[in-house]
Amino acid sequence: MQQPIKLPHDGRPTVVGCAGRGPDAVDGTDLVLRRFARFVSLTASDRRYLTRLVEAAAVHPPRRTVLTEGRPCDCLHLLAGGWAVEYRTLPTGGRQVLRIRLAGEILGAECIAYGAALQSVQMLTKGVVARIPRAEFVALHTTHPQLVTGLHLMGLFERAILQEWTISLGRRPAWSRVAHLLLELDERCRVSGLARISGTPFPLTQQDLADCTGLTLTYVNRVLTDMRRKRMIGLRQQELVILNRDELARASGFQPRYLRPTPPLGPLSGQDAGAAPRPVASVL
Amino acid sequence: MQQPIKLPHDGRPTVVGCAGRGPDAVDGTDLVLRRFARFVSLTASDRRYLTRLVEAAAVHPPRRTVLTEGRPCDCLHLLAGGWAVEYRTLPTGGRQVLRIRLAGEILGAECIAYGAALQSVQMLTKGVVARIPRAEFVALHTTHPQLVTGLHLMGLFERAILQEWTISLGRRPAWSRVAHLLLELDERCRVSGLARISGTPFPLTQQDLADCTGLTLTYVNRVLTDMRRKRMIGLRQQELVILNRDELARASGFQPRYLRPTPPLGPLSGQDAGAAPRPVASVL
DNA sequence: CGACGATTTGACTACAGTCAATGCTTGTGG
DNA sequence: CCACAAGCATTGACTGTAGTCAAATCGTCG
Repeated sequence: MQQPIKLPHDGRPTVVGCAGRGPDAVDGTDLVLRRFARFVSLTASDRRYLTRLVEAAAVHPPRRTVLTEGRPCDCLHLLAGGWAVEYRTLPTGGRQVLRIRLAGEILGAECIAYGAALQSVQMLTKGVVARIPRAEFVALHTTHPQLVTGLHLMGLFERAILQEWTISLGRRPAWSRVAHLLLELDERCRVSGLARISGTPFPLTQQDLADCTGLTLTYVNRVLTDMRRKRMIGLRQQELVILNRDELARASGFQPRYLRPTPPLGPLSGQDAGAAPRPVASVL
Repeated sequence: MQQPIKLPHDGRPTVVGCAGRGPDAVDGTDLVLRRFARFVSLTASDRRYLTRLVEAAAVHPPRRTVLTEGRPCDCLHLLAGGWAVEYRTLPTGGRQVLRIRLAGEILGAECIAYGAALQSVQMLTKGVVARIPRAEFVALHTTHPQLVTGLHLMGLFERAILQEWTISLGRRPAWSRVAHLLLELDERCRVSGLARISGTPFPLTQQDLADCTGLTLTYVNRVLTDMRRKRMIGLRQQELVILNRDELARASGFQPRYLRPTPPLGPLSGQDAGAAPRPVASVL
């Protein structure tokens, strides 16, 4: 029931070029632009840059490993389409997923500060990944300062999500952890425009969920079964439906505040410094 | 055995002015400059700015709450001296510490993206906190771009630490969690120049440790007792000594890589963009 | 000295893990 | 078109790590 397309779990990108434009593929460029626009207002030049970037991106099949922990890496990676997970493998064999990545997000951002990936990145679905070499990133500071500011703010946003996971793992019981994660993913998909009327796409297996929540596959299954029996969620095939949002939120302490950076995030860099009254970020 | 100075747990800063210069206080300015210099090379102007900032900082007593989760906040806070914790309180009464803050680090960085604090910040020791209003932060993009880049890279660094905590909470057993945390704090203190010959300052109570590791006070005590009996650590009063680093690291999977961003972090902003061969960051 | 906070210890409990077997989908190849 | 293989999901029985509750002790400060 997991991956519709079965392909070898690793190797080089299969296609390079104008990517992610299959019949049912969401337009990667659009998702990327929208995400940046949530944090900063983009100039026409910024949009052009991002568009070209995505056009040169590579397509990866499901379960493909995009980055490997510890391996030197001098690039930023931009996920232009599809879902991915960032995770760390432990010597004991366990695996801790650190975040779920949606289209428009940066993969392995820490490469800029460490020159290497601190964790691995794996595609959950077929997806599109663009690369920004470090030198190009450095150049962006002068050529597209707004994009750099956007990356900075996106970093703060993602840290808030990671932080919420930390709280879950540290102080919430199993049922709440799962509920919290489901609500978070649902909310993020809605905000990103990935949700459909029928529900939210959900390409994670129960093992993936276990690796996110620090639980075991067995126990995640018991929790999900319980949630279904209580008519809290519908989760079948690759789609999630939240049936009783209020009760799930109450029981898990979910407060979507951290998923909503204050909308009017004005330009933070360049000439707007100082007195400007923080214009609302245009949503394209 | 906790705090040498007993003071009310909240209220306004007691002193404002040239702060943190008590007989046994480490020079706050120096710590701040050294931390930034780990990530970017500072200009004389950058150093002057930071120096002035710290001179105008406020002194807080131990256990003072500096920031409160959910409360609107339009400032960056720079911890110029002392120790602090960032944490979240749960409806169930529990508390999850998200990070330990050492001198030179930013408190509540997410305020820039959210306009409010997502978690509380409390002093562990007496300490010095400077404030950078949002407008001033925006201005920094033009006046001191290197400092902004420094903040960006420090953000990536801190995310790596948070990530490591997440891994601990999700997939490491109690003993390893505690060991990993102790090694991390020891390492960070060494790198920051806070460690003494006799050992590392350690102002956390066992309850604090429990709130960091997602354990209970009782269990943390059992783990610490066990570590002492096995001659792995010495932990008394306010000082930690690692007696068997290798064994602790092996058992907890501690790899200090994430605490060591690649040293030659050249200027990332401004005119250096592109081909420059990444000069080594001068350590002042 | 007395009080408060921090630490230590013990007895008992329970949430989640482990191990193992079975059932269900889905896609592929005969 | 059907059967089989592979991966994923489900269920049960038992275990163990860490939590809970409670009391005693220690240390420091006032």
